[in-house]
Amino acid sequence: MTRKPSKTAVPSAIRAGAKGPVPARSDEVPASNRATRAAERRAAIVEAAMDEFIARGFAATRLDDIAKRAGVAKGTIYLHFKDKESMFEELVRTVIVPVVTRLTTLPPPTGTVRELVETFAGNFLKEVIGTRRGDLVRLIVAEGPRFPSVADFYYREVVSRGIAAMRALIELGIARGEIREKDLARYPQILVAPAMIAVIWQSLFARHAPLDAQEMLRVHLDLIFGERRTT
Amino acid sequence: MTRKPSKTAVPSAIRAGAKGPVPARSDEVPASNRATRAAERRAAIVEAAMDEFIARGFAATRLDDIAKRAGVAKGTIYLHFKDKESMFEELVRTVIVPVVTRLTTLPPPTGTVRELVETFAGNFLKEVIGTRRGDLVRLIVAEGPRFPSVADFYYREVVSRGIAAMRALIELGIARGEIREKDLARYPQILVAPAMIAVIWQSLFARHAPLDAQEMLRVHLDLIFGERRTT
DNA sequence: TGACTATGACTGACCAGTCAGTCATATATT
DNA sequence: AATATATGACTGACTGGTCAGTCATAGTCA
Repeated sequence: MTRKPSKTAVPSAIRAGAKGPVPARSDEVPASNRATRAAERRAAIVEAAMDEFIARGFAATRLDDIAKRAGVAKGTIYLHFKDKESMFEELVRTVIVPVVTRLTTLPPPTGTVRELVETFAGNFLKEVIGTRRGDLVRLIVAEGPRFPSVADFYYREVVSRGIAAMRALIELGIARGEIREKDLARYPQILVAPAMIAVIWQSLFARHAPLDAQEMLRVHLDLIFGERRTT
Repeated sequence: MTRKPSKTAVPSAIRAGAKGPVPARSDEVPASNRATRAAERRAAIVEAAMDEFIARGFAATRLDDIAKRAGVAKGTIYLHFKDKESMFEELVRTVIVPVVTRLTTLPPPTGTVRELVETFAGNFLKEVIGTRRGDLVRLIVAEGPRFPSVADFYYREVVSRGIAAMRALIELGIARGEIREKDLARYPQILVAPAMIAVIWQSLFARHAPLDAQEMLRVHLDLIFGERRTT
């Protein structure tokens, strides 16, 4: 059957002579070729989807809103993603991977263990705490139970690696005599716990009581490495 | 006594909070009087709603399912709650309050500060970590941003009180010389961070890697109070 | 009996996912 | 180079299903 144009009014799509075919997008970039345009669109969708999912959660997010925000028609989303669920899953992967890569790109192993940990904490502070990526972490905590594949992915790619890296640092610290508490190596979670709390705090309670995450992390490191003799 | 039907149910006769040990054995009952029956129904709805909300999140939870699980008709829910949102909000209050009350009922201030903190941690471990209440905390983290009133309530009734209580303990510990890190009093979050992480871990990653929360908390306290032989 | 409480069929809004049709761009032909 | 044809990215009206909230009716207790 033909897509009957509509019984009344002129078919919107046939505005003869209309020039701007896609006026929605804010930045009018005349993408060179198709492949590039497609990649840009996909990126725009991911971007928009992240904002919407963070703001409303998975179930309450409307694909219409994502499409609108991305400056794309709803159908276009389905050219890039199978459905809402797999869009969410791919989104998490797409956003998380680069962050992990960047954070695990350790600096040259020079200096004390404390300095290594401080560098890591500094990066985490800058890249995650209080940023949209931090909100994404909160989102994963929120939706994880309903998306086993996301939880699995997150555990495998982020948590287990992070724990292993922290454990290695702790063991190095113990070996060098910088850390006294030997059992800490059994629970690297303790090392990162305040950082995670900071992420959640910024999302939920920043408006009630601002938290100086940097200073809190410093105090925590003092607790683990012993008071610091300032720089 | 005139039961004010008003628009929203009055949270008065809600003694049957969680597991009512009082009601006679078995179930299905002698339903003495109307007020009692009403309270029981309300409790059943709250119970069912908590399970559903924890399992599916706010938006994805169907009132039909809550009604079915609670053994009542959907319309009955509306005799007790104005709508889905206020049901969620009241649910959080109803469930959280008793827990906070129980946890803040401190033991006699005898013994060391470490013992006080250990008692608190032990209660928290038993009452929250790995239980449905822990899942509720995760749920609040998840839905908080979309329910400012819930986040406000939680901050006011739980977080700020908990932080204040922890700060008092830390200051006492510092005064008595049990805690060396003086700056800790500025960030009581550090004291509870591992406990919160344990809550989240049990919800999300217990399947991948079981976590001995009790032992982790012990190590953390060793870190704060200094080594100490355990039982 | 009369007031109060419970029920569940029903309604209307809402939304994920579809697909016939369009048109800018790429490729083939002259 | 200019023109013709092919491709597939893109659109958005539409469908089918879902679900929060309602209310006429039935049931229960005092």
